[in-house]
Amino acid sequence: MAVTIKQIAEMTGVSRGTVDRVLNDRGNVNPETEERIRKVAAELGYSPNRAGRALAAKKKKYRIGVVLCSEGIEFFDEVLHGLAGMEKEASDYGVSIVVRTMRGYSVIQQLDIIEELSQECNLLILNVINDARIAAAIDELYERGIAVITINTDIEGTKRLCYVGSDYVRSGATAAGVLGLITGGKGTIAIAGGSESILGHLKRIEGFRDELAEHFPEERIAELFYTEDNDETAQKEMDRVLREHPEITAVYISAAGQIGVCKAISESGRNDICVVSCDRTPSVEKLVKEDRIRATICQQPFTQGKRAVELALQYLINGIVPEKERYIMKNEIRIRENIE
Amino acid sequence: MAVTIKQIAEMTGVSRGTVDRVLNDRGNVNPETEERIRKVAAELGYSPNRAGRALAAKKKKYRIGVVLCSEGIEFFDEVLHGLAGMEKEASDYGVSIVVRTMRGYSVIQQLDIIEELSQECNLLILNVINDARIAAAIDELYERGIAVITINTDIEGTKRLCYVGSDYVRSGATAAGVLGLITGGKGTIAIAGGSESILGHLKRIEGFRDELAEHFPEERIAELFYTEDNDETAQKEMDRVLREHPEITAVYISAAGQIGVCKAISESGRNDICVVSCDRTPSVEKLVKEDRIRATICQQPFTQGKRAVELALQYLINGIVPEKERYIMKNEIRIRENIE
DNA sequence: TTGTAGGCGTTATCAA
DNA sequence: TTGATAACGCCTACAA
Repeated sequence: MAVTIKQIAEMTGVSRGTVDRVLNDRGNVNPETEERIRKVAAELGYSPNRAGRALAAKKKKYRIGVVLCSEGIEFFDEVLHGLAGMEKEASDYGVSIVVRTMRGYSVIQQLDIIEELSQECNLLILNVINDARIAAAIDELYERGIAVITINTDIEGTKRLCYVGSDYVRSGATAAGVLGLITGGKGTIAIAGGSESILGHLKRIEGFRDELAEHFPEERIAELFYTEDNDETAQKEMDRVLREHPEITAVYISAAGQIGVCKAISESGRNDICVVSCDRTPSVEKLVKEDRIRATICQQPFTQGKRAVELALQYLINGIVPEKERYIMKNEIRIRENIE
Repeated sequence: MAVTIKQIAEMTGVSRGTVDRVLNDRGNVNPETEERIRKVAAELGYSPNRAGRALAAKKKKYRIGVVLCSEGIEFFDEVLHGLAGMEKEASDYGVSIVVRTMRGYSVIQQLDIIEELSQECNLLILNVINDARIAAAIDELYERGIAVITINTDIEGTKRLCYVGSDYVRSGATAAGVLGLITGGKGTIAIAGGSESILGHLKRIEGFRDELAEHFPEERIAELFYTEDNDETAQKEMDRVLREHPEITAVYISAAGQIGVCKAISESGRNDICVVSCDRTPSVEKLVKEDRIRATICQQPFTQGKRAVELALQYLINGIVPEKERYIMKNEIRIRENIE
């Protein structure tokens, strides 16, 4: 049976209040008493009971604000489910969650939303746009005592509590590994990137290239084009590339536009082309089941949402700063047989 | 802000005790009062506060017993970590966990341990041996009011609360999918099974065969042999098979014995052979990094341990019977790039 | 510097 | 059939 503050108080002959002051560094305790209490607590391996803390914390009424650049992007549905699934638990702790979504990547708009939410929130979970102004905003929030957790995208070097999301370089490397295995190390590849202005997309491509260079030297990248995360552009570009490079045997889609790419490939009749993509949206799942995408590399979107809130609650309720600076998701490989 | 029993009591003009009696079906309440309370609770969307429950539950002192056939099997280390990680949370709920491990699959021994633990436990988490006597024991525990959750292995048709573990058929199918992709649908395969007497091993092979038959008709299975989960046998048998079937291009290892199989392959100089295995132990991780195993199919052992305890706590503390009868883990595909 | 007391939400016990 | 009350472990305001 775990030790409680009450027990420690009895054993050291002081009141619960004094033990609380020592264990939570609230000061105003006689050094000798303090030492005695610390010793006993350490010996008995005291660790606060979460339920008790949760209950006591309810009086505080904290609020978490979430900002996602998610509108029109299927991928984020799972992140939102992860967040929603934590709402009951948060509410049990007296913490409410408010989610604000935006479409596209307007820095000005994101700054506005952040400013607005910061008025009523104690902690923000931000799907940040990679821009110096946003970085500055994070540091300013820190000064104002509002903690920030970045989710899905990160800006390193800021005073955020931590980052929860994918390691994009590793995602690209995993895609390279899968593609290398399927093509037997000898393929001619087209890369369908997302947008040149999105850091994660670039990192995936970097990871993909480096892994190929290191482990599959005979793979050749014939072309890199951008889908702008949209299926029409994807289809048009893929069509062009297939014409200009009939020697292509594989395609790596490192962002959205999967449907467009696959359509162009079917229409060209090149069903032997090996396609590897990212993420698992309902449409990608369909393409995998139809064998038009051989494998897709996922980044646990549900867990991203869930974990971010868990860390936020720990911080708000128990004052526990996250152990790690980066909480990195698994890169899950899904093929027809395990996509469910 | 979520509604509490206290608020409902005030609104309906009764005491908290009465509301509690209604909401938890304890009887002894005037039908009219009951209806009024139920109506208000439903309207306000009452849902009990977990922290409050946890605290109140502490007086009960429940105990969970765990039995694992894990000795000498590296795979279970992760399951044990998953269990251990829940100990603090369980203790916060006043629940203690006692783990008993055994070596091998003696039904008699397992029955003894079950009997012993059942004296002091309210719920058992069992890594069951597939035997009618064990099935009978589960049903008997049910009669005695001791709930059972099966973990990693299951006996269907018994009165267990639920099963937490892998879908072995699906695991085999996923291995077939990976192997089919790597060998381009044309390979000559040897299957290194574990033991003929372990149901999961047989199911993996069944899933593997069926998936090959359905999606990779040109793959051929040249031989099936058993490693008895031990590396010497594995090496000797693999060596024999390589001699008798020089045409082999791929091996599926569906249980333990990975080191033995890989050693035989290296010594034969056949480094072109594509090996796919199951699970990720430190030794398998090493083999994957050395490119001697191309891919390995994992079953979230850590999560198995964790989830089983979570479900047990829900049942003991909140009386919540698991929603599903089977909690099936993901079949994770790990290759050099994402094995970590 | 220290102790006391009340409350967070739920449950259990005892009294009415 | 009901209500009052005391726990569970923690935190905090206030009193000493």
